[in-house]
Amino acid sequence: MQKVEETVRCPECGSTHISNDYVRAELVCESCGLVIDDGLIDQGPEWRAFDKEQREKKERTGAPMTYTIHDKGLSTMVGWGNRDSYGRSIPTKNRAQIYRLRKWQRRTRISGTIEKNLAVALSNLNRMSSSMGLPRTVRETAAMIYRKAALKKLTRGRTIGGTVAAALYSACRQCGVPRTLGEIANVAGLSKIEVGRNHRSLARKLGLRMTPPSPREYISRFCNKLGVSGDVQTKTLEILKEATDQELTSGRGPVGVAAASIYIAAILCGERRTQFEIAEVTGVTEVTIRNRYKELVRKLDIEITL
DNA sequence: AAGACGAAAGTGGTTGA
DNA sequence: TCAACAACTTTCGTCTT
Repeated sequence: MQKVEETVRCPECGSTHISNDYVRAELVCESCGLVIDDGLIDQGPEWRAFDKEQREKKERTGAPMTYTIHDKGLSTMVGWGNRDSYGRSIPTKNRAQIYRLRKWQRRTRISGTIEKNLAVALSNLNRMSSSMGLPRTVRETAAMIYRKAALKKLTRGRTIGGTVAAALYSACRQCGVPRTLGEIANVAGLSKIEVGRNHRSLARKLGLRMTPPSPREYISRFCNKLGVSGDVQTKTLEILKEATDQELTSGRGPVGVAAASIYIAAILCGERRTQFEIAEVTGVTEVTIRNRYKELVRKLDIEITL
């Protein structure tokens, strides 16, 4: 977390104490807890230069290398006009040479099945992640995972979309901004089960280290979607802390626990949401919310009046 | 009438013999 | 490899506010 420019004001309380959580792609007001911009797109690398010398140093790095273009954005393009870089037309005797260059470019740039596969996959990945407003770090991670999978030929016999979805799901978790299977499935046009299957097999074959996501990581996003105040968010985290301490969360689906905690916190703060509303946002059923929240209320001795 | 409740049956995944 | 098992979902009838 770091402070951003003083010009940003919370639309809710007018406070200028805004923190920018780059990792979760959210702007958070420290006074009232309002999440200002859930879909914040990444700020890119920190490339500000403070004097001429630094600028020269940094500019020499050229365009950023990225994993989200199938050739990592490093290839040189041979232009199509019959002009050189100064705008002069190229003499006829050199045209043949230029033509040969282009031909080889066509042949080498997208060559082999892996490259073709990657090209499709990465455009897919970009589409999905931008429609979910995911920060660049996540995209890059996902692209890297997919690249590894493709190199190990793990994409054979699977649909590209499925593997991309799995890579994206894994990347979100690795970057500490977990999305639910349902959310990924939604943008990928697949079922939760398919995404889950693909992800498991990918994780196993690539040996990805996966720690189960903590319910905490979902809270700010869900609260934001539900339009509840920062108080609720704070309260939810308290409940979660208690619950974790008493081992009420292990073996339970983290999303369900998160959902139930929010349900309780919202009631305690007088900002009641129905089980249905929470179920919609979190993607678990009302029944699960009920089971979890009954459990929490009982074990944590919380008084609830509906 | 909306929301909460809980029983019952079904799903896909994990575990351990 | 298979059966038992836990967590979660779906469905649906009932109770509460």
